[in-house]
Amino acid sequence: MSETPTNFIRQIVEADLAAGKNDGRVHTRFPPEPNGYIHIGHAKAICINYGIAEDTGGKYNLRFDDTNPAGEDVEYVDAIQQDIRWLGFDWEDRLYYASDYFERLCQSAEELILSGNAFVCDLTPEQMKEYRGTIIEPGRQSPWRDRSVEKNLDLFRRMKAGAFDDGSRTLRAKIDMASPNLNMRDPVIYRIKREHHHRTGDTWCIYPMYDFTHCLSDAFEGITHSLCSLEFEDHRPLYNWFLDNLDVPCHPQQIEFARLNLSYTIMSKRRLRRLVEEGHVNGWSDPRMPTLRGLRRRGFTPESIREFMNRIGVAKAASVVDYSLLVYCLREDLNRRASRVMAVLRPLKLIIDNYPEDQVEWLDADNNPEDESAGKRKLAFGRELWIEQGDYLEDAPRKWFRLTPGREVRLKHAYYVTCTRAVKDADGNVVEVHCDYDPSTRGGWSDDGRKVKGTLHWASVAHAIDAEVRLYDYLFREASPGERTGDFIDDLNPDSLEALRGCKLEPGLAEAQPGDRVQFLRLGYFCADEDSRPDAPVFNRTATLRDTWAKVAKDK
RNA sequence: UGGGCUGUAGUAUAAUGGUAGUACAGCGGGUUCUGGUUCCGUAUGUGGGGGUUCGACUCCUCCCAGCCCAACCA
Repeated sequence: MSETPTNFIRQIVEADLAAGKNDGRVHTRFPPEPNGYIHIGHAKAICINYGIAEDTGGKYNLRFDDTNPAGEDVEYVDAIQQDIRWLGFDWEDRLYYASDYFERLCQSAEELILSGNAFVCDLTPEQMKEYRGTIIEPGRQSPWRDRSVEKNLDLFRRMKAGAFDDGSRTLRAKIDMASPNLNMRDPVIYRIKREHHHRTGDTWCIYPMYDFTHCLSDAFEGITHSLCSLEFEDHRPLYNWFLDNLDVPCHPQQIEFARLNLSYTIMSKRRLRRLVEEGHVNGWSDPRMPTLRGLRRRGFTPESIREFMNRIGVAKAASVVDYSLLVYCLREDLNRRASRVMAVLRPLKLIIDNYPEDQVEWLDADNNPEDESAGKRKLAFGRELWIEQGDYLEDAPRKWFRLTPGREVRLKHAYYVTCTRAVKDADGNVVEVHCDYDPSTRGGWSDDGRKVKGTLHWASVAHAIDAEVRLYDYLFREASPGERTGDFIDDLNPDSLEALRGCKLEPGLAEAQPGDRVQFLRLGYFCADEDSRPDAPVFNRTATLRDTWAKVAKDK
């Protein structure tokens, strides 16, 4: 992986370090809410927060921001940890939950009441909305804003004790109802909500709000730099207000960056949920999903994702990154690491007429031309082979390198063969191709300097195993899903998944374990799926190889 | 309409008053037992107008465009 380039946040952190701020400490955190699976957008936040700490000798925490039990679940708590570990980060023993701070947060709330900076408000949600004002008009003060400290304290304690109905009262900060920043218009600190919490059970009937919880949690943990996405910029004054008005161990600095957008991809939890619930994909780990689980199952490596994050940089301008860069990072990684194997996805029988009927030869094949240490393997070769349907064409264009009557090509690792004729069925479909081979080209090489432009992959009919191969393409056919009609569902790519059965694989692939990644020669990078079994292998196409021929053919 | 933020090749970013650079994508070519990899070459950019300065992507000013904010969500 390349070294992480600098960016404006790193420069701030480095300047703080140079100035001796925070006693020379760097301590960051990633604060997911456990109400869904994390996706590649979260991966950016993780890489930024954790990467900076790693590179400056600092520490990083994982903290679940579990202040709203509705929708939260231990299932997500576990899944998120798995996914972050898979990405390659280790928060050691620094796993925290905002819910662990509930008691402490309550004390901070009382501190705010005591200093006259918070009050219990009896406004209903509808009234509160009315009082809040709008973007262009100031809000009005709550009629309950001037209750005495004693009354507020009493009311708040009774809120906590369960004396009031859900939603009937809130604890609010006393700031400024006329502020142009809506977040500062006496924001709610605590709400009454009788909801079972995945960690605290039914202990609490009041839960703290994000703005109050987050800054304090950061302070409790000694966070130095609290890095979050742009939409929290407007919250920063409030973040600072709480820390300035409370007795806290430290005052972390919040810095915001632009979140990741990827072309041909949606990133919002709400929209991803809809894909799952409406059955457009097969769950959160569908290989077409941008979730970390989806990308993992698709065959992406954590290294390629981290490299991608290094390359896209960090800035404050809202941006959309080309999906092709992600694929580039994947290919760069797998080109180096993946073993080459041969698989025929759409088989067409090739018969070598001048090859001895029952002869089998075992030929040498190198596993990875990019990596000598990957070694070699033996491949069975015979008279009848499977080749790719797309590698034969009767009326070939001028630059066609593959099989067509009269043309000589190389069978990878094997022999030169010259196409003699094709057999068609009643409908005119090619069902069988015949050829002659040149025995002197064993191994796929000729001493006479003869040139063949095309090299085909193949599988021995007598030895190949059958497999299912799932070809994945963009989930959306538009770079910005939903831009045309307003509904991203309209831009779903109907061909995002094509499942091929009866694909012919070289026999060694029967032993592939789920998660194993290989390159199917000339076709792309593939990954054994979790559905794969030794007697019924299943492979997912992670990405195709770059294909300049496909581009030429398409341009014509 | 109020506030906050952001505008550098197609895309993402660097240059922090001193030669506008890098990567992906594109295009052209060499090498190659993968039309892969690799190598070489190439086009394209500071949102606009004023100003300060010997010199402006950078500082000032006006304009334009885009994003975010009116949950008892995070």
